[in-house]
Amino acid sequence: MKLEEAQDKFIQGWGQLGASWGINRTMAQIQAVLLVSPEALCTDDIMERLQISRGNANMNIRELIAWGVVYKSFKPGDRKEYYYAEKDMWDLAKKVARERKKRELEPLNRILGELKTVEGNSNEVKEFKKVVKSADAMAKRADSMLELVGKLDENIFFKWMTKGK
Amino acid sequence: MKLEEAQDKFIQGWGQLGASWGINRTMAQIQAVLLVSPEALCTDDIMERLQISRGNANMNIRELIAWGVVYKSFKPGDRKEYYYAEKDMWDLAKKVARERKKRELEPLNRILGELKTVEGNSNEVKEFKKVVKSADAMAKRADSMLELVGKLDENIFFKWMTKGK
DNA sequence: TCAAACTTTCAGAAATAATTGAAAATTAAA
DNA sequence: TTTAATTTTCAATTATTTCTGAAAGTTTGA
Repeated sequence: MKLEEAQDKFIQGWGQLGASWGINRTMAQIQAVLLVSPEALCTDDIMERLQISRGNANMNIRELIAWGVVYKSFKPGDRKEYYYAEKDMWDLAKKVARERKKRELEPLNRILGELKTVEGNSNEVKEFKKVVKSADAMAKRADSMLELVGKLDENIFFKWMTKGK
Repeated sequence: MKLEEAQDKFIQGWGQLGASWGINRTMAQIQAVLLVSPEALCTDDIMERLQISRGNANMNIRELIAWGVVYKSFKPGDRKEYYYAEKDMWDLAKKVARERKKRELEPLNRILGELKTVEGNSNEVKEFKKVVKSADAMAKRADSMLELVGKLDENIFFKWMTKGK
């Protein structure tokens, strides 16, 4: 397989994965372009490669920077900003885990906390409390799991995961 | 807080969580309705509660059944189908993990496998191979992690997760 | 201070995804 | 059978998300 073709497949596949996990497809594709590029790229390079507009490119690059998975760099004597991707995939996983925890799990935890104050004693109320309680337990568990991903050393985690039968 | 209000908040929050993880919001809301209901509900109950059409209700109920998180039941002397949710949250997590692994991680793994055959020896090719390799390692790691979630006992997993500092 | 180079913003357009509702298909009781 | 109850399908519509492009904003060097 030719490099260009392989890169395109990687960019498509990565975009698809992002999309099915609730991340803007273009955002994931920009990240993929930066991942496969040995040098930092400027906005025009990315626009060219993915055939997207300046506005679109700019917004998604900002978002990637906000997630902490893409960085800016500058070239001497050049006013343009250049961008490069975090290529350590473990670091990537940690950052995504942290971000999603903050954006999605924490809001749910807050809501579930409030719901414990529901009044009454009927069968439905009991059932409801039970569900809230176990959803709460599950959310907290997922939370600590993501927390752990962010703290553990890659190798320890990997060993633990693969030892299981 | 009144039961009805609390249920609504739960349904909204659960729908929101689903949406941000790439699951149809209505699908997640239907599951939430079934989670908080002590009895199995029919399509009309769900349509009524969420104010949605029959077609929409039907499609999303099918999808929930396909995910293995909602079941059918029948009442004697009644031709309607009734539906109830898997309420064991740990079981839920396992099923979601299994399903997403199958639907999203496996396709990526297949693509990454193909990409190893890329030809050439340039700097770009080397860089590309490196990225593919580490993406592949990451995907396989995520894969075994989801695999483990499906196999481990809830308590062991929980203990392990919470002991880490 | 000016102006060129570059980045950001955002209203409207385009693309994508979800939803409706009515017709077709299925099921089972009479 | 027939027919009434129920489920399923899907073309058309509606809602949501993403993208564009041009204008406004910012930065930097002369």
